[in-house]
Amino acid sequence: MSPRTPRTDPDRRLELLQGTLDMLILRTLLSGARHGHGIGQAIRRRTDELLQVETGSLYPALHRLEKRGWLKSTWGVSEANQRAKYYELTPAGREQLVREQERWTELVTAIGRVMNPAHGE
Amino acid sequence: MSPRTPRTDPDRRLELLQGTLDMLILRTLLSGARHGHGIGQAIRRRTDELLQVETGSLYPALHRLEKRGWLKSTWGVSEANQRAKYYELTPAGREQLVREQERWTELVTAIGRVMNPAHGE
DNA sequence: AACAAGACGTAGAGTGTCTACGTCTCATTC
DNA sequence: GAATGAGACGTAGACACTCTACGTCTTGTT
Repeated sequence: MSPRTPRTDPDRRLELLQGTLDMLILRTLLSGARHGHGIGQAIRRRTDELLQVETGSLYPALHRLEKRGWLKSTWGVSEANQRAKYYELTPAGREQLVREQERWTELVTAIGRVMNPAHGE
Repeated sequence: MSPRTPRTDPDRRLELLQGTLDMLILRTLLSGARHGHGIGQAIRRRTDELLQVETGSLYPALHRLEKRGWLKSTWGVSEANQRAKYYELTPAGREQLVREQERWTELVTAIGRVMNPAHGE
């Protein structure tokens, strides 16, 4: 019975909010092309393991983003000498990233107004 | 043909992120009991119409929260002299609100780290 | 030869929000 | 006193996204 892979602090994990994954992926690719596995690792590392992108979310998201024209992919070889599909932002993808960032900021601000009503209420 | 109710700036509206509505409702009830319609209005007003809670989201959410024991309801009469179901937080609901606020803060922070990597990357 | 890890992927369940209906009641207005 | 609008409740079904749980293949290590 192989022990279920422990994945660091199982309790601290946060589920992603629906709709944020696309933005995170686009942002991660802003610094250059990466393959799917690498994108997941980058997100996990930058958040100290708090955000874990499961493959069942990641790959469908990448396909979806590519189909919409925000990403384009090319097959290559990874650092570990494995076949890997590298994704990079298209110009439209950069625009989309800006839109999603704006939306995210607005949303966080709006929710903040409900959660911490400065005055009124 | 009655014109579809315009609802102020149709384009500026933001869809809620899945999972945030419960928190918004709990927070809104922190200042006292309110009926469903009133909760929706309060959220809309505090966000300058940016967040609109549709009835098809609101009522199921209220039922869900009540079933989980975060809220309890009593029938009453509204300011407009209408029959209305008033919801208020239970003690468990207050605890839940705290948990959701913590989760929200963590999540926003984690996403912030991906979006604006201070150093590293 | 066996196994772990790197890398890709899909199927299906679960969840939550939205749109689109629908009902009833009170207050207003003609 | 009939019609209308707004206040208030609610449900059904579509849709989208994430997760869990599988599954495959390849490379490197022991």
